[in-house]
Amino acid sequence: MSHFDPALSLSLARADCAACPIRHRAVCASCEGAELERLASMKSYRSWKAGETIALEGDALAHVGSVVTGCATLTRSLEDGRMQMVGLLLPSDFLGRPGRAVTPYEVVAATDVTLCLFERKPFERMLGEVPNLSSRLLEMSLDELDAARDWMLVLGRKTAREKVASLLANILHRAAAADRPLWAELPLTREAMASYLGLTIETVSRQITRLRKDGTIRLEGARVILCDDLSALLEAAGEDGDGTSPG
Amino acid sequence: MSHFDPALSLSLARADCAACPIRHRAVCASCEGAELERLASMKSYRSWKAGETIALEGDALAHVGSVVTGCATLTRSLEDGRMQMVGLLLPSDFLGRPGRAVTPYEVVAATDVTLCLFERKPFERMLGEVPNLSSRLLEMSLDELDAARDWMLVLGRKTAREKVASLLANILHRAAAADRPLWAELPLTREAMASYLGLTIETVSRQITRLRKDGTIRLEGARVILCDDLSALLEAAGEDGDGTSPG
DNA sequence: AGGGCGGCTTGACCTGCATCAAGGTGCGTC
DNA sequence: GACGCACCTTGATGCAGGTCAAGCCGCCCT
Repeated sequence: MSHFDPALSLSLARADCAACPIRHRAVCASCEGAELERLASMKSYRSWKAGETIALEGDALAHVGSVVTGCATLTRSLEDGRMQMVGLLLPSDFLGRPGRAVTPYEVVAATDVTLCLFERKPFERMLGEVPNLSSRLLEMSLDELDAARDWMLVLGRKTAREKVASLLANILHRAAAADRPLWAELPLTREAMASYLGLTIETVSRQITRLRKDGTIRLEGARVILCDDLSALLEAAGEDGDGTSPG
Repeated sequence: MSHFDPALSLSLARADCAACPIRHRAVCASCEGAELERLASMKSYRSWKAGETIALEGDALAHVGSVVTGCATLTRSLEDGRMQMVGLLLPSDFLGRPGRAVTPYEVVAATDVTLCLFERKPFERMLGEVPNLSSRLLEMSLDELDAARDWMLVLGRKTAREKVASLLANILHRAAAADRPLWAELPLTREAMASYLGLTIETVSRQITRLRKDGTIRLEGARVILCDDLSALLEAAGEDGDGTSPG
């Protein structure tokens, strides 16, 4: 499993920000002392209920920030209403675009969600003054870019079964850490999963049923999944489940 | 057409680097005087023939740089051989990952290609010393991220016809600037197009034929496309071709 | 308890694209 | 000129996943 990397679009949650109570990586990890305090004094928190829209495509963006609790989604859409989720934000993921005035995605709270926000303008000013901050954000952006490109492989080349298995494996990977058996409460509705996977809700439902009947996963209600054998799930996802990386 | 943005993965070619003979945006636009000279002294050039591999997935990366002439592709693949192109590099696009030791993609020359390269280590050192440089790279990474996410919408939700039309529109957009009628020589084989679009080579061929029979595009040989009516092509691509953006 | 509703599942059918197969075109080479 | 080869096109067929439709489950509300 060495080269299996969570492909969710914003899988930035590394455990390298222990000092910060809100795990605000972008900020915490790059500042010290007075700078950290100055940034901390700029923070504010805001919450949304599940289903609420945080920003529409094209909205002006006055803030940047990161997810403290909950789950939010980034979605792009075509004129005729077809939608594609392009990012999934989990706690510690960064949201916003230093240097950009508008968001090109719709941002929606998938569950109840709390964000830690900074006003964009002063944050951008700090970007120029604190060298570590922008290189930190650069690193995060490269992570996001890798994840987005991994997801392009999923969208372009995997079957419905593999897509669903990939998503479930990712969610388990991020949510479950080291529990045996692995389990997670799905933060997404079937509709949101379909939107992420480039499928329809019916196909997602059928593939989950099939994985359950196969014994690859178990369900408790519709929103809790358990997995006794991650390598079987990874194999269903089209990854090698055994830890060997071919050349 | 106001919100139609080229969705090719690395569409960073803005005309804001006029001063630099090689249009090396990431560097030119962020440095002045002595710094520019210092960076310039680190440059080297290297060329590859069409079809040659520039780097394999997992290769160590000793350089970063950008495309001077030609066209290169970034590809990810599954164990069973399925491949997905995740980025297309055209002149002025940046290649490489400051702070990263390996490339997660296979990089291949689609046409003969010349890169302008910097050794990664000294480049990274400069990143810390020249504040504008990392914020510049951050901006470029955010552009790439937007483009990758736009492409996720194409991969996940568009039909084969729309995918092909989207790709052709993008290539015309980048190659043709203001010519009427728009025309471009395709830098990609049908196979590479299929790889980018998540389709098979046969489907790409059929859809190009169909667009030609429709009168949406014209061909000269297999590799030169002409388009008299861009809005018709955009409509075939599932974009609105008339310049109005619905709320 | 009953009704309404959002979210999920299942079934029947259809279609768009993949697959398999054959043949065409242009170009370099002997 | 004709052979070989890479690239492209076209046709026939099959199937994965989309579409349409019906119904179930859990939950809130009164």
